[in-house]
Amino acid sequence: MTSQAADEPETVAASRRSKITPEREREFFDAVLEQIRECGYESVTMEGVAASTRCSKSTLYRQWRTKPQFVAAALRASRRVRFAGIDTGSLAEDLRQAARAAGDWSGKDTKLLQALGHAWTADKELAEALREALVNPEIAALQDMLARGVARGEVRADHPALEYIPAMMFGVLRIRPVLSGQYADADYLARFVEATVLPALGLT
Amino acid sequence: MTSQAADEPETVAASRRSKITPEREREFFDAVLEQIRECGYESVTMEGVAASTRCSKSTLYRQWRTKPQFVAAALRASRRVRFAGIDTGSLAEDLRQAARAAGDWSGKDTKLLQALGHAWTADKELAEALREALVNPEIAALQDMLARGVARGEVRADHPALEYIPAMMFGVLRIRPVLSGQYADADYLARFVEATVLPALGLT
DNA sequence: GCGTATCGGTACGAAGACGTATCGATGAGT
DNA sequence: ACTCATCGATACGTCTTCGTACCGATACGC
Repeated sequence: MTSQAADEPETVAASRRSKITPEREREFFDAVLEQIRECGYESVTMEGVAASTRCSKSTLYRQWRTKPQFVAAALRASRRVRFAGIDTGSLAEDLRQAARAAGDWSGKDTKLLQALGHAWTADKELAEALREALVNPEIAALQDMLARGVARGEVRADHPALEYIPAMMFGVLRIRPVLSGQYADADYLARFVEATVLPALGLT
Repeated sequence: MTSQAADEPETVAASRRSKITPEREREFFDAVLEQIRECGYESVTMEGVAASTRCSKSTLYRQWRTKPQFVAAALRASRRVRFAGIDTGSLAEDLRQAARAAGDWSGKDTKLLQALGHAWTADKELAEALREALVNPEIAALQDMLARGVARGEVRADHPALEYIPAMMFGVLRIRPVLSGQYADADYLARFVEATVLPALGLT
């Protein structure tokens, strides 16, 4: 989405004339994100990533200049939209399915966001990568979901709760480990949607 | 709580025969918490705290053995209950006031929680101190507030939304910076309560 | 097939932080 | 008034990490 080599035939996400295949690159990215989840951003070392992927530190530094740039690249590459494809024709049912979908990956993403800790507030590139990869796509998908409900007349367009639904959904994901020491699973999120989100929207 | 000199007359929170007054101790604690908020837990150094408080590194290490223990002590000492004292006789009004109260300190506490990042999930003592200082008291006060509302008959005791109110309130505090890049202020929280919390509780 | 650039491995330098030790000065308790 | 523990300052050792440099080997492009 950011920069595209217009006339390269195959996937060139990596760099210029690198021998690193996209699969290999994904190994690097998966490794660093996993180590961030386990040890926190600050404690992750390039040596550690190199060791766990059996590559050389030189290779990592050749491809990505610094650790923040490397992590930002890994974040961007991990972009996926979990809420995509949910469209049952009913807003309430969409939200229920979204809750279940979110519950399935909440552990990994919440842990990642938590483990990035202070780093993403200090490093502009990390912050941008984070929003681009984990935040904006989900928000957009969720808002599409809500917009469809509005279009179908299930909720009035000026319903005051509409703008807070993303904050409710993602907020509870993020706060659950703090409050009760465990990640929000699909069941918890489903009950949460049933007990608060739907009533707030007047969907009973 | 851990070890107590049973027959010391005055405030002995610090240690045995230290020359550090409680006011001086609070300077240390304020300094380290502020540096955590600004730089993140990992980047805070004992040297930095010593320099900013014009004390010696030796003093810090004499009083608190290690950096995690020092930070945990600072967290515990910062324990305050912001929701205490809110009791208007109406649950809806209590929640509105709680929202405004929370908005006033949300920046500092949210930043602190964010800046502690992965550390508090890794260090059991930090986690305990954090819950003891910032989480449990607020949760308890909020639940008291809800319990009073139930006792007054404003909400049924088995209302399904009841158990999620703390998660809603604190979740939105914690997620706002991620979603929109700014901390939740009093106005935002007030609108949030009006638009989602009260309707979810059936308080219109 | 050949040249060349990248790969993996490792050694290296610089920087910073933790935690300890030493040392003179100062202030509290008797 | 005296003693002595603690204070502030600073130097030190150790460890870790970032990021670079070098080195032979290997695999891709022509």
